[in-house]
Amino acid sequence: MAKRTFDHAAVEKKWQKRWAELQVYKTAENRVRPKKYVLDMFPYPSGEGLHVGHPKGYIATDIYSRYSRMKGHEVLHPMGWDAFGLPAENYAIKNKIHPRAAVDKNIANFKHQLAHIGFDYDWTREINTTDPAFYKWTQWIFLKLFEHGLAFQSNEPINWCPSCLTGLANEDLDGAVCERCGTPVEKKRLPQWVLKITDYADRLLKDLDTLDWPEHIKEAQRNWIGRSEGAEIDFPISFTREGTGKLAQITVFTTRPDTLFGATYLVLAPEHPWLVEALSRGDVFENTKEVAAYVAQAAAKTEIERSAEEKEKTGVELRGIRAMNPATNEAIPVFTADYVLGSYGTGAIMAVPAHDERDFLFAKKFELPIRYVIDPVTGEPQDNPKHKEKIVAVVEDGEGNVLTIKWPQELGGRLLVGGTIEEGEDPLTTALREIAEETGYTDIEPIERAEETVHHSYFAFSKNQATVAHTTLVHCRLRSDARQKQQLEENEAGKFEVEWVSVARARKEIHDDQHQRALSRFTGSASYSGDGLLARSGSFSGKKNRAALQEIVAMVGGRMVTRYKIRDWVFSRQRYWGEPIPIIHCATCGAVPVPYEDLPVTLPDVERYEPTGTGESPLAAISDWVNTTCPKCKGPAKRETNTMPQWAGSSWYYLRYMDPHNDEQLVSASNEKYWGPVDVYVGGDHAVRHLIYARFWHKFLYDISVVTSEEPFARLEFLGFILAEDGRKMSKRLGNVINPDDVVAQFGADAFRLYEMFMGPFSNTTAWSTASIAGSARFVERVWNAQDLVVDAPVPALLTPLAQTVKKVSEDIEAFKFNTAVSQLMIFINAIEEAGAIDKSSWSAFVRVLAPFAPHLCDELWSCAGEAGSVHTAPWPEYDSAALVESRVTVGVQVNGKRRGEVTLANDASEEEALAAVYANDSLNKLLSGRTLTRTIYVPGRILNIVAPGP
RNA sequence: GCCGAGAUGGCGGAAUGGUAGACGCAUCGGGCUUAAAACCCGAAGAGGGGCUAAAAAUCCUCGUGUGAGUUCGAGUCUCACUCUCGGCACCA
Repeated sequence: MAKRTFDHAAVEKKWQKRWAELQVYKTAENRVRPKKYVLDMFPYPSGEGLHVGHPKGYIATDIYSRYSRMKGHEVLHPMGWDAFGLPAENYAIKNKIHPRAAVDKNIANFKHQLAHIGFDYDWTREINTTDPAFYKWTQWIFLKLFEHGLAFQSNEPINWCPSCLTGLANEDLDGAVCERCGTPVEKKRLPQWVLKITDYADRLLKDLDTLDWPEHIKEAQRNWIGRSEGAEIDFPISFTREGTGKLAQITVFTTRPDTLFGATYLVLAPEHPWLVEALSRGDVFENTKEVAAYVAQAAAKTEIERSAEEKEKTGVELRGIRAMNPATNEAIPVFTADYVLGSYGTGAIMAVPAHDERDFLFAKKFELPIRYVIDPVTGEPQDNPKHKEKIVAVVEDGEGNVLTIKWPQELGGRLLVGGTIEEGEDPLTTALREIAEETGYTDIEPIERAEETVHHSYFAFSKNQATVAHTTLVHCRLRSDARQKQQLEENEAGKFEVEWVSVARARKEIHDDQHQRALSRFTGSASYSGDGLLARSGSFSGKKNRAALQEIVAMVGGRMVTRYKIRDWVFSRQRYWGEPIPIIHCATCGAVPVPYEDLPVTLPDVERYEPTGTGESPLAAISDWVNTTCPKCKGPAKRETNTMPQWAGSSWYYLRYMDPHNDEQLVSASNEKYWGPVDVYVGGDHAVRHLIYARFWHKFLYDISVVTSEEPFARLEFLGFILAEDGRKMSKRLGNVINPDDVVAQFGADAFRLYEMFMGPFSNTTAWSTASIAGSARFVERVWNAQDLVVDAPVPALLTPLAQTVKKVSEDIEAFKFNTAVSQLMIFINAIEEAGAIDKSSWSAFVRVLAPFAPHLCDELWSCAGEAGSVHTAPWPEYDSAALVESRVTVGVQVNGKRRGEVTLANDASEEEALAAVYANDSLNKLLSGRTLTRTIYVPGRILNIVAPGP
């Protein structure tokens, strides 16, 4: 039979034209059908154009939306452009054209590239964030935020990128460098517009639980919001030189108020307002100069410098003042140190070196007292335990080794020296005695005895006794290696070995957590951040630390508070290419919002749109735009010249697609009610920034009744990137970019689509493989040729495969498991070829389930089969669930859990029939002869396991 | 350091606790061809025994990052560990 070759270029052209003519993908508004809003994260139209990684998500939403349409949904599947922001502006500056022209050109290019792939977008709903008709509503939202007190002016220091010459939000940083250009950011005091996203922190966190999103994205958002519960506690301040009411106390934030009795000093961030105030008075401190110098030095450092100095703590004591620990009434010193951040909590901490690693390091360096107020509790809690007083001794040899005893595994493996304190014995004496008895060493010098006691619960199997050991940790040093010979010989003949091992090895090989604690207490980090029983804590001593936490706060008049890491959204950019912030500054009225009826405030043309670097936007130079009249008093006034960040438009664009041409409203109530929220949102990256900003704005719009759902994106599917064939990121610089235009020209749009979906799980990052795409092209050819096998008569062999295919493809599309859907379609074409024929109705069903993946091919096949209209508006096929299972099935046979053969049975065969078939099988029969069947496990259609001990 | 996700042939990957490696790529053998490409048919986890002129069928052992455990049966469940990727990180 002559093979026909699928002329993909001609077919693509034909159907793309026809779809447009017939308006196959026009979103209808009749609303009798259930809706499905399927959305891609809209692209930033860069000058580089699309590479093959970009369309992956678009193909997925295209398949999903085509499937939904065939399933009878009204589908909204739009596309648009996120075109404000630095990349477009920088591109324009570099190429010496206006950003507007650059954006228009890039959009045209993107659209042209997308058109080749055959997407079902309704282009009548296209949006563009730089279109004044669009950004009118971005400005409208800003005014609403302003009206509700959520947009305010601030003069706090912000992150400033000295290369991009603009202020940045916290979300725009990658660690402590500008996310765009990698330049370390500086702190700069600039008048800024800030959005109060922190007011929504709690809801942004809580409502994550309601979302059908990938766990890692929810987790990233939780990390970013960073909720922590703690307390604010006031520490009164006393002065040796001068004090005033304003400086009478310092409030700290701590998540561990339970350790208050162990707070031995306070630390203020160098930028703490109390400190600024005190310094301004000049004579509060005895060492004003020194303090001022430290503060100045900290202010000059970039974030990187401040944290890159790793671990090594710096700081200065504020001499001349003392704080009073409100729990102990002790006067304690106050420091300023840059390990405390001004922007978190209250900018001041109480330092508890015994129970906080950072405070410990600082206390060691400045020789401050360390007071242990929590006795660690370790081991498994026991019923009715017997109490014992014990010691655990860390013996060092001065060369980095510790003395250990290697017991048999069942007695705990490697341990330190330990033992029971005898009646009236001093723990140090016990330690020396036990060391001598167990290891033979006698010339041991005790160094330190830990102030705290470890309470360790365990079950002593040797004595069959539940036990709690109240253990004193002892630190000793080997003076000389003199040993009692006799003792040594006795023990080494016994059941354990005495060994000196390095601290690192001991840490690895000692598994008992009490002994671990002893080891780290004297050789590692001595601070203990775990839970236990309060000690040296007045009347709270002996209580569980967590249980007493609130009482301690109450006793000292503190407040339980919740704090968040997330910062308010710095919303001003000193750049040209963004939405003008619709505010007018009037000398008499202050910041006055532009009246709603005057929106949009359009971006004027400028001579130079390069950033000025002065902290002013290029707009400031256009005097006839800047100078205006105050809407309130009609006096002379100036426009705000900062623009909005790139993320403004994308924070609400998904709403505009629902009603893109509405001049009166951002979105009509009825359209929003019908289409919202987005059912499936697809994209990669942006785990925090875009998604948290959009959720914030959406919640605000919900609060002012513009939208009716609390969350914008009900379900999110994360897109895994496509790497270049060499496994690296695709980039122009590396010269490994693959252009979809070329792939489509060579293999066809349908093969391209199938390949991208078949590459692997949708959220996986996978390298492109030009060799592999040939497989998808072969599949397209085979489907094209299979139409020659269509016959009138039924083909029974295909009944089951067809039912399985319709079922699996439907379920897989809904679950975004496109790779296995494509695999099932391949299995079916294999079945057609094996059967050598396919009946008309099965063919029709197959063409329809393949249509979302290969829309051009399938519309051509559809019309070749004599069907009217487009396959994409045909109903999705049903399947016969009775046909899902083959009538005869192959069942694996296991003997004692190991696969030994298989038998073919009717799908509803009984266990007896199955066993009979096993005995009818020669080799299985032989294997089982002489054995007694003790048990059989039969899972019909799956497995028959025969438990039969050997002969 | 804390949190999250993951680890399966040469490669991408499949597998409601039930025949591991579906489907595809690459590979090898054969066909078609003057030849090559394309296309078609077939083989294939690793190792071994075995049969043989040489193979095949058949048989055994091992095999889903490592080690234990639960189970008639574990890629899948539990515990411990290693590594990879991602998020946060001096956040008190």
